[in-house]
Amino acid sequence: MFSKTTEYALRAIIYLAKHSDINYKIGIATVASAIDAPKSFTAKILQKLTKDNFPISSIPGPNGGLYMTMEGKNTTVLQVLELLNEDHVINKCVLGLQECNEETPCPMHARYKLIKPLLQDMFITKTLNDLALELDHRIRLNNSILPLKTEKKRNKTPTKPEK
Amino acid sequence: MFSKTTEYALRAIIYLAKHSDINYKIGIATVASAIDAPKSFTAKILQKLTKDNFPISSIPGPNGGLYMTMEGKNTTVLQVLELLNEDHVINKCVLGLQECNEETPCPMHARYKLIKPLLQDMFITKTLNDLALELDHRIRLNNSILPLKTEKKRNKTPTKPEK
DNA sequence: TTAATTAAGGACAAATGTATCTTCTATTAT
DNA sequence: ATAATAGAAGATACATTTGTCCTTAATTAA
Repeated sequence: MFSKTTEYALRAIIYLAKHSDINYKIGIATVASAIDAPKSFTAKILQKLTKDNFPISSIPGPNGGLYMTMEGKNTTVLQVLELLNEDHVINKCVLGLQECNEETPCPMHARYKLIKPLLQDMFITKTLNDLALELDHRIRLNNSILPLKTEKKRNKTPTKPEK
Repeated sequence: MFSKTTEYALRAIIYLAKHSDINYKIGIATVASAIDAPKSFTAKILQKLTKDNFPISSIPGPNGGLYMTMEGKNTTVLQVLELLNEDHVINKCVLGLQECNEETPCPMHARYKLIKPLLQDMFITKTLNDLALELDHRIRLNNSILPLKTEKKRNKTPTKPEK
């Protein structure tokens, strides 16, 4: 349904929503490994999501890494798709017509118009945080047999040392 | 949702289901123009769909062209997607995980499993002929402002001259 | 200030997808 | 048979996607 880029982005972003916050940053290597994606490619994709008011922030240097603020966690999946320019997947006409509407529909229009709202809803109604909260030991973000690894002890910011 | 290849293929195939039969063959140039697609690319795509027991047949030479038998018209859209290796779009996990099921679902699984059957149904329940029959003057397969052009007077086989 | 660490960014490469063009071959009208 | 027509097939070119690598910049710890 989505491109590799988008798949990796969604997995990474859900992982970060679950495992990071302003006080718990995670390195790209850790994220890439956790979601079963190429490290450098993951880095490149996540770069795009740290621009402007994008859902991810990052800090370089020792104990730096990627993290998601509570504000970022309130982003919907659809907003992420829009940032990646992949929202056309759920907005476009099935047959690729630019002018496909009630007046001049394509042959699939009548059926798809019943499903499209459901598809869109799936990406609109829940925030990244909602998805993160649902993650438990059964839910996975990678293809390994092992359950989703819990966060490693690393990158804790010194401003709030709690261990 | 689908690649250009698949979009063009679906449009072309629906056009042929509507406008062609064993006694009324249509040239690639006509098909490509009718569905608003590049001629040569359309030719290449349709080539793939004339192999084996694929839904389209073709006859070269004068008065030749592409056509769809009644058998071909009974093909479902899903079957066409399978022939084009694009059925993964409606079968795959949203996040691209190979192992995404009830036991070890991805975070989107619970929601998508309600929608996926609807999406699949959309492509399974109707044959190309069903779609063709629904085509009327309002329904379009191209992006032009003009209504879908009716078939041109050409390529009529001499075995059954009815005009 | 220096060294270590980490992300950012650019250059590049491979794979795939998209598109065009030319030549070849099959069929049919004459 | 021959010429004309039209699709088949392959070569080629271009674009996008996917992926890697290396340098640069930023930050922190010492």
